[in-house]
Amino acid sequence: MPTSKDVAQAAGVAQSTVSYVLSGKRPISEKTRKKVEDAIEHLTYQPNAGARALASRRTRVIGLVIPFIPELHMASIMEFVSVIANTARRYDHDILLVTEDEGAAGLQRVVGQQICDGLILMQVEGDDERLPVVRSLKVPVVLIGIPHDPSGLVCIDADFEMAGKQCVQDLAAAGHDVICVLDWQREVVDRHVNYVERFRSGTNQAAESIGVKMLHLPGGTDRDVIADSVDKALAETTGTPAFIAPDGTVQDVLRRVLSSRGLTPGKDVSVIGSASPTLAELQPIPLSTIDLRPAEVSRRAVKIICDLLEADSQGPTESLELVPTVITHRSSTLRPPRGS
Amino acid sequence: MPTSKDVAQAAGVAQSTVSYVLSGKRPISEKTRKKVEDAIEHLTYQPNAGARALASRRTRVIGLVIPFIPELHMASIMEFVSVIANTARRYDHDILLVTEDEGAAGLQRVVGQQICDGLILMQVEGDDERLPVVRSLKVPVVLIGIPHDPSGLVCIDADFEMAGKQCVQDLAAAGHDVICVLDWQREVVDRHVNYVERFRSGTNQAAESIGVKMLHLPGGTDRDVIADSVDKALAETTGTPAFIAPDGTVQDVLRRVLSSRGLTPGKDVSVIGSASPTLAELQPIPLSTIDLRPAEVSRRAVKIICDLLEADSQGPTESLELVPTVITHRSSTLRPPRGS
DNA sequence: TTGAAAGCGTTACCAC
DNA sequence: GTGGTAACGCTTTCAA
Repeated sequence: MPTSKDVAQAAGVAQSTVSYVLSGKRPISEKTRKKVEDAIEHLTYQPNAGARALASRRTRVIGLVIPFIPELHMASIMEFVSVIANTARRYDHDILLVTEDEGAAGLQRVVGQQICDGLILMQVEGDDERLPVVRSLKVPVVLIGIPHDPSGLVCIDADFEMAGKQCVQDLAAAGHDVICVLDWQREVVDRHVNYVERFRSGTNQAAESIGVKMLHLPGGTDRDVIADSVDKALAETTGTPAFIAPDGTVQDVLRRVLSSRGLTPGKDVSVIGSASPTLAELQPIPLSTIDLRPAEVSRRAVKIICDLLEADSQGPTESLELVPTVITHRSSTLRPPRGS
Repeated sequence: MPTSKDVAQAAGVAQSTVSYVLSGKRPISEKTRKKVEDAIEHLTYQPNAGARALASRRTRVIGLVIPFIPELHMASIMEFVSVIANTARRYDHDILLVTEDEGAAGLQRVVGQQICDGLILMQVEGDDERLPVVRSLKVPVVLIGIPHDPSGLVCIDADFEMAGKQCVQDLAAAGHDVICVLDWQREVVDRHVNYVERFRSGTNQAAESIGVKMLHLPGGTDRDVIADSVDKALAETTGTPAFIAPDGTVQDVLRRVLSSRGLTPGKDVSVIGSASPTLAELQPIPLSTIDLRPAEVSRRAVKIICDLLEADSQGPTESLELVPTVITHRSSTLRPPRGS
């Protein structure tokens, strides 16, 4: 493997000149620049990352802590991961995977060994055990998810409160006066992820201001539980029933149960679920969808951390960003308002 | 951040001794070892990865090239990623994400800059454009997926031929004499991933030796296409119809179509699909499932590459490993054989 | 069993 | 505008 020394020799310049050509941190005459660039091309030189990291004290690597919770819609986690990796490349950074199994010790490890310059944590819980460690780290960390106490932390997430409002408003506008929300799975709720609560608060605020009735029923992936919830909802509804299923996994089960009750979404019943890349394509039915915008959240998370890295931020930063959600109308053929 | 020099000073030994205590490449007296370990603990010393990589010419990082194809069941990709990352840690390695967007150039980049010591490529196509580059790389590469010409390459994948056989045998044993396979999605087939062909070959071999009729019909996520395929299959079947849907995504659609035809899997119709972590939990119905064992494939891929790294393999290695698949009987209550 | 010192391939400061 | 050179923090050879 050729080194910058080889390049310098081939181009007949000093090694430092090669470095400056590459980094652009010093004006270089057109003539020498050309010589160096030719030599680089000719030798197919690529700078050694380790040496660079050692000398510059920057790895240009960001650690991404991924969750592994079977109950968490894996497809959507993968979308985060994928978008984060791609966006990082745009900022000339790479992504190192850190699995949640390693816990807080994993964070200390990758930061301590200076394998990466900063961290992104996915699926941060309301009272995440890693937060004390995160606060103590001397590198930028961006959390996806809002903990109960976000002080001293940089957080970003979809605006679940807005999402809840939008869902209720959409259904109310379509004429429903009883709206049923199927909760997230037990496993998710038990983790005290904040968004469950934020979503619920959004739905309830909207329901109150509009004057429709909200029904919060148990969700989960257990078909019987969902069936039970559906039946309860049907019993409480006189007009066309309406369901909100923000959890992608719950949504799957709900569809099946409705279908087993002979109910066709978009016709006999309204359903709003969160858009999931795979399932969106499977929807043969004209429905609204709440888009929680995982891609946008991912992109912004990367931007934030890269900005912090650029700024060489040392002191404790603090910020909280909520990404607006949107209702996607796949079709406008929900039931017309009652009485019309 | 403390360095090994600091540790040496604190312990009253040479810097090299600290290094040897850590690496174990040299016998150390119990006494000095203790001194050094105490100093490490006390200073919370962690070796600098860049410096280590520079000096040892090993990063202990493995590049993982992930696909991003919306049509590819993202949940199962995530399972690969997650298991690979965890297994790598067992071998004291980390995983760096390389997105497929970067193409062959991405491979050259991470290897050329010596960001990682080796690569794992997921979802390798039959005639993958990256293969020439892979062959030219001077680091170990493990492919998940079997290209048409695996010469000079190290490949591993689930044994799709065995999977095909097992599905047909299972259904034939349950008394079906017409068995319908819903192909993978167009997008997958068009990529000429080898496993489509291998699976088909397995089903056909088994069908021939047992003497049942095979029907290969178009798959995909288009509900109409699946509905069409289902109807064709029903028309060709006198007894209980039987479907094989190896593609997780296709499987989702199939279930919906069958249900819309009033057919309950496990009762009026037999269905074998590939186990997907999420969907397995959603199956309320007693069915066989073909387990393509993504976790096992992932684990072995990591083991292979770590072994190669250990062996400091320079010369071109070549190997091809097929991981046995298994039929999981979630219940034995398929229809009894015809005539019983 | 241990120590000293020479790299490893960059970056960045100090001269010119 | 450019060159020389001292770090950066580790591993490993050579001596003792």
